[in-house]
Amino acid sequence: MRCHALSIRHRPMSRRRNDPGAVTLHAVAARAGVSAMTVSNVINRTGRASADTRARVLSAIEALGYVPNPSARRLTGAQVACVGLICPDVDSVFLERMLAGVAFVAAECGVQLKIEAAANLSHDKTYEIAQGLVGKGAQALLLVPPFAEILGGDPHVSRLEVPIAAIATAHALPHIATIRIDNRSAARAVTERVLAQGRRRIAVLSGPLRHSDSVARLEGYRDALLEREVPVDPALCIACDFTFASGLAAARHLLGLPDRPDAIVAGNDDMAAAVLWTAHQSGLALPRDLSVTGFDDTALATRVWPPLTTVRQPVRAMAAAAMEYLARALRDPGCAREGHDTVLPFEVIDRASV
Amino acid sequence: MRCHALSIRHRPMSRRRNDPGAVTLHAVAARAGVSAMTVSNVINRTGRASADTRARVLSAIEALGYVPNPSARRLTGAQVACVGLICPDVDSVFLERMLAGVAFVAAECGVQLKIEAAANLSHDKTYEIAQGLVGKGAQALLLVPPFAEILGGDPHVSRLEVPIAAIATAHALPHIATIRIDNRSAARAVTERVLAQGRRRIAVLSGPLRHSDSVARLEGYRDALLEREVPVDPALCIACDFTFASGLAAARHLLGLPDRPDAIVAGNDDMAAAVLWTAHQSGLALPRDLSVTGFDDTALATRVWPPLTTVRQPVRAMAAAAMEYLARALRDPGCAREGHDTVLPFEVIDRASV
DNA sequence: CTGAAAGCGCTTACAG
DNA sequence: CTGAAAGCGCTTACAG
Repeated sequence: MRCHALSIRHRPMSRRRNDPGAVTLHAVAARAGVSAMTVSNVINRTGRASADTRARVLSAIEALGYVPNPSARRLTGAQVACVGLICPDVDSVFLERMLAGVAFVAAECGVQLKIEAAANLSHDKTYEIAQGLVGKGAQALLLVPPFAEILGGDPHVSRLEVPIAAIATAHALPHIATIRIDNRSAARAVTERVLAQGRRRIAVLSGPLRHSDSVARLEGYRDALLEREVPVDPALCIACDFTFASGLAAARHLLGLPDRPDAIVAGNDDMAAAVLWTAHQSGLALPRDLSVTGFDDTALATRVWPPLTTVRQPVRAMAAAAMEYLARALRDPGCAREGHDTVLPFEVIDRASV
Repeated sequence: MRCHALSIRHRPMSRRRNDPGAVTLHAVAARAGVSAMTVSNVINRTGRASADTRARVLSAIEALGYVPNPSARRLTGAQVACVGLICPDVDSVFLERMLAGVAFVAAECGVQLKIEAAANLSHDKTYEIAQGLVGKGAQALLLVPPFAEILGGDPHVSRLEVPIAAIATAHALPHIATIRIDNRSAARAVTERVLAQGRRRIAVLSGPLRHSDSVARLEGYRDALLEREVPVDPALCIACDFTFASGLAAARHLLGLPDRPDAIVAGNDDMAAAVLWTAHQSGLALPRDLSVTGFDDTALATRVWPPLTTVRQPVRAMAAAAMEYLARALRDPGCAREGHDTVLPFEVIDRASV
């Protein structure tokens, strides 16, 4: 049974409707025999209507297939309209997945994203972009790596006067809500996998040490070794920069060592992939001669040989938590003032590279 | 000099403003000494105001940093509000990049995305999702592979009564606007690279042959060979399915052949990466003993060794063209009725794998 | 518990 | 060329 929401057509003809067939709040109200306001109350504030009214309204909504118009909701300020996203303009599989996750969540929440790509990663330029985003209507800001790191220490961010959330940071930050995994524990857990195979000469490829997540992962590696009373050999700890090329150079160096490592723990999948390539070129049999682990569980992990044991971050869940926080902070500015830090569980994905 | 848009504060106090500091059309009008309508006219329909008025309005906009409120615009139907996107729930680097591109473009145009992930790729399920999206307020639909293929032949799509655009299809489609590259020419161009190196036993790994883009790429490969009068050897044409695993199996087979190929043209980067792995395992020196090419220029292309010569599709530009078409079709339904097919230029990226 | 009314910020047919 | 006014579809202080 289709209902044509006739009532709405009796109102004075509009200039130009967006979607002439759309079911409105008024149609629902007419059908339920209540005022528009009551319908709105039923939808938005549970418990402000009698059970009977509530039921009638709900069934009218159902019958008509009513979906509230988000633009109208936003116009009244009842819904978050626009979240600004500063997005690094770099070639990273992990960040691309993160962007896709954020887009997905934003669509789900009905929030409009305003995205600004940044190639220059300086503090000043980043701050300027943030200001621009706010000036253009962003009511809140969502940061992905490395922007939380860049903006994190700066007390000025509170001058932006919008709530800010950051995904995948290394730790809590003063004026920014953080949603992350425990990088240190994750790195420790994945290093454990290698130790469990009996490996003892375990090298590590870290990201840039000015990134605190790189440092946290390095610490996790150390934790794992120390617990098993395996000494940490500085000659096996190489500072790279998260790129495939840097992993290639480090792997060549390590595998050329007279007493080469029997395992390499990489700070991300890109570098781990580079290690695998180098090992193949050296004619090593994997994982027999060398165990390799990654971090992030990007698409790369299953497109190398052998597939990578790695750590998966719950990207989508992080984006959802960030969006949720932002919505809350927008309703209740008090909640934005206190610190917020959410630590989500990671997952070690076991594959054949260990 | 900062202007506080005082005039706006004199109006009766609102219930709860979305952003109390926002500059409105009225503030601009007051400052320029004209009506709100005139400001709107200046912004939207060029040429409906005198040069003088125009200049005054523009300078007021500039001085106040006025940015129109998109929610209000959408509410009047003057701006596209919401585009539905059906997105395959698969692990594909290329599709992830495409999603990111679409998100980026949507943000730029200020359109709200409504995304639905689909794991089941049947026609009926896809149609159902499309219907659901429209029912939930999507005014137009954007299709990414393989949904255009799935929905393409179906005359029923016009019953959805919204304009539909599809990105990265193999060819034009009856009731759907298409934005794509010339897959056949692209495959031909990349095969040329291999021929130019003097290779003559050139194998090809195609995607599933029910996908018309796979077929188009296969034809391009043939075109290139035929032009150089190199016979097409059916034993060297392997039908795969775009996955790394399928590429692995095909490569093992081909490289185990008594008269193995001296080049392999793959239908996408994933399969090309699999070929590289297999070649390494077989102890071949690359590209000396074997040339390999990919398709799509995903992140994978630079995270393998040697880096892949491949074809880049202008993902972002395709998304932008699709969004533009959709906006136009929404304003002028007539334009949606006739066929639309936009072919954008591709680019062959030369790297070390050939 | 329920509703009439004002308002969010914009656009547009219609007059002047 | 310019403007007053109605309207888009919703929410919310305020009354009853």
